[in-house]
Amino acid sequence: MTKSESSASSALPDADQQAANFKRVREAHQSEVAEDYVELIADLINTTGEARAVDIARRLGVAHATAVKTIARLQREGLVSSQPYRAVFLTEKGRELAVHSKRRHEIVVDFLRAIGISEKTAQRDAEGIEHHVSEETLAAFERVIRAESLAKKPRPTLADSAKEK
Amino acid sequence: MTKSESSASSALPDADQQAANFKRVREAHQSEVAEDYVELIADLINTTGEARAVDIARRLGVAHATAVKTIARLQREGLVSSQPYRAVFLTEKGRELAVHSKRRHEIVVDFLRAIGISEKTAQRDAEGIEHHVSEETLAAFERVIRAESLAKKPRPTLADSAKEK
DNA sequence: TACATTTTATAGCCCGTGCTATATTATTTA
DNA sequence: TAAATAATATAGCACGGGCTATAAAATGTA
Repeated sequence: MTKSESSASSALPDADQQAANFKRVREAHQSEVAEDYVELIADLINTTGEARAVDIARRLGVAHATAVKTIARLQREGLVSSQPYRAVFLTEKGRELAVHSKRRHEIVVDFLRAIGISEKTAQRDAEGIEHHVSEETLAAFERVIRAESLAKKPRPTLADSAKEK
Repeated sequence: MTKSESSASSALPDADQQAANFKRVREAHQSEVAEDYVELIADLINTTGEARAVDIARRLGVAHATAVKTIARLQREGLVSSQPYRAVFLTEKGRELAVHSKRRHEIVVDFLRAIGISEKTAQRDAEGIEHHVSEETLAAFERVIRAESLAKKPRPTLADSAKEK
């Protein structure tokens, strides 16, 4: 153990542990953009038939050039395939990531709704939260969703006490 | 309404709304680093008496140079004050941000514990989640925490059904 | 006091993600 | 088919936040 550890009187968690947590978040952020893109691309393909750069840019709220550049990176990483002046497609890898991302997203939204969050806020917060939920927490979210939907009629429970502001 | 909107058969949310949500997350990320720093700096000052660049770097898991550079930015933004070769201090603004960040962090951790997440995972996930919870969601989290702590002895409820895997 | 060690700072690099402005290619329409 | 419009690509710039390597100051110790 180094000196920086021995000093803390209390409160502070283990330094290596803490560093690892911060690192995890930083790395997660790396894949956030990728997840947002493939999820959106999948949605666009499903609803409109194809994912064009313009629409991607519009829905992400960035300039075309930015979207195009990022799409190029995603292609480098094997998540997406696209030819010049044509729409964007997902590779098998990209499709898998999209499915997982979408699942997470929906669980988080459902969960937030279940604890009484308004639709709008649920959508907003989920967008940021979804990338940082572990499988363990995701499973807990699902249990809460189940428990709330079961308890809906029978008798007042957590969701209700949460709803009454 | 533009053409990109008229086509969607269903599923896709309003484009502007979605763009706004993504933008919010991107901007949030801007302040994440700042929040992490001031929160950590406050903790270091409280427990060890001062916040030195080395310790900040160690606990964040980054190189010294990176920490120093970021500290310089925080100083530019008026969150921190530091003189060459001396420890780092929080400005009033920085202290406020630290307090708020710490509060959020703790609510998130308590909340995750309340729904049955292990200590380790609670710490991990909170680190990523805390920056993305709105006041509305934070309030709901607090209600859940309260509800769970009250229901602890009386009779089995959500927390228990969540714990039994 | 002088030397060694620690801490801090700086320089220079890379990458990712923004942006605007300017081609270039497709597509639509006259 | 030719011209106008829309979509895409590319170039060039900025910034944040990583990194390593190197220099300078502060601190501890022989």
